[in-house]
Amino acid sequence: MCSRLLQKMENYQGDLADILRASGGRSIASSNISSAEVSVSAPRDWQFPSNQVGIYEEPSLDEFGDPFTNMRDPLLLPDMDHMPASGFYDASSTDHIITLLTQRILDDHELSRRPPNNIFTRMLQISPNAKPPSSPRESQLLVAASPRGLKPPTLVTNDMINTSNNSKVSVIENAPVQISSPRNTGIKRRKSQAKKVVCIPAPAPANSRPSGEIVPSDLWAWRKYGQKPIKGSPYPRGYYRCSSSKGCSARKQVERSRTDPNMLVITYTSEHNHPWPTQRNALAGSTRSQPTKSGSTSKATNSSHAQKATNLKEEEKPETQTDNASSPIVTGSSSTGQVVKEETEMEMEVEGLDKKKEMDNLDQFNEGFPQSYKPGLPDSNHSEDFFADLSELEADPLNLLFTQGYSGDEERENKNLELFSFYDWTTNNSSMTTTTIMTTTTITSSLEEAKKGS
DNA sequence: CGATTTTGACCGGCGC
DNA sequence: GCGCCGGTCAAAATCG
Repeated sequence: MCSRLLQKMENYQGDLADILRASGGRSIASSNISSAEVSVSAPRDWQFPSNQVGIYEEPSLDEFGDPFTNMRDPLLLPDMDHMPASGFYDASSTDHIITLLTQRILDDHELSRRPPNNIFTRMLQISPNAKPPSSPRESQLLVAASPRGLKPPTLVTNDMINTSNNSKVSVIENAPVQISSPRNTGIKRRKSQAKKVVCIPAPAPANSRPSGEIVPSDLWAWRKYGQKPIKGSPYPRGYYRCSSSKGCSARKQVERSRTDPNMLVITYTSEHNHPWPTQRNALAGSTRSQPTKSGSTSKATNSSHAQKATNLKEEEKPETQTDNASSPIVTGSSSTGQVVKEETEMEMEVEGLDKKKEMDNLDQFNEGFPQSYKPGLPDSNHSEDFFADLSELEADPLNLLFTQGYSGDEERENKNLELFSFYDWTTNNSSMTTTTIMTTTTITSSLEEAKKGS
């Protein structure tokens, strides 16, 4: 698997090198936008969706075939030209992401005037198959640039989650996973296991409850089962498990970066043992509206945004109710009911896939993302729905997104967020190409490092 | 009623 | 061996 990836990336390296040469030092030289500026230009409450999403997938020793490959992620869409631009993308396949990203980079470079078509241009897959760095130097993997400008590469160290001070730097940590197991299983905790660390810009903590996070949707249905204060961090860590399937052992942890509250660090462990949920499944038991338990913890600190403050409760259950509602794909469809049906049909498709078929699809996917390949959730119809939804949203003044004038309606708010994402993505298009190139630099370097080590 | 979140307790890994 | 720390459990509360 590793060699396969490396070989794959090797094929790209020549082109990437050309790209890098072509871009010259411009990327770095033009990095005059600070994260503070970015913050100002974006809605205070919502700097997400991110322009950079860093993903680090720590290989497990024995299963590196990519433990997440088995379950194709709903957000891992081959139909990149129709990918919604908001939200968080849980890469389910290392190869997929690398391939997608690389291909995308190449495409964007060639068609530099063409807007990047999806969030993948902002998503980073960090040295997925590289062995864990044996030194801090080796662990300097990831670079992400400011969305509205380009920053010089920022080195990411092992402790980057805690030390990152650049709000627009995706943070990757290569630390042993502490995977917990039910007490009666006898399985050792903290055993090293495949994980993914995803870093995304997070809502400004000033307006967020310290105990929770607004986490972008990844389409999986998550149920929070714990929250712990983490030593050395002012922010607690939330523990979520997949609620789509009872036997699913997939878990994730959500916490803010200690030094950069604008960054959310999401760590995925274990893997889903089921197809990703359809909206219906994902919403099962999640009909509870956004928490209005304002009495307990959520306080409407801003009277003019009382509802918003109430919705801050969402931060505490980011991946369940909120998730699916905030998912660009699902949300865009949720109002129609028509798409729910489509998703159900697709669920059947996905469930019908056996392993072999999935692998075939994987290969097919890596070959060039044929339109016919619809990994379960969103197909072109969904994409149309998404854009149709955007059209719908056009009725909403754009400036709504850049003020704090969220409507009290949750769905509306989510749509606004999506639209913001779309807008953000669009307006930052020009810099994104370079950004991705910079990102690729790092990836390439990382792969070289990996090759040396292997 | 069934699903979620909350939160203190419990447990085990790990460092000293 | 001990204590710290992180991850999970599970009862209670909450919600639609």
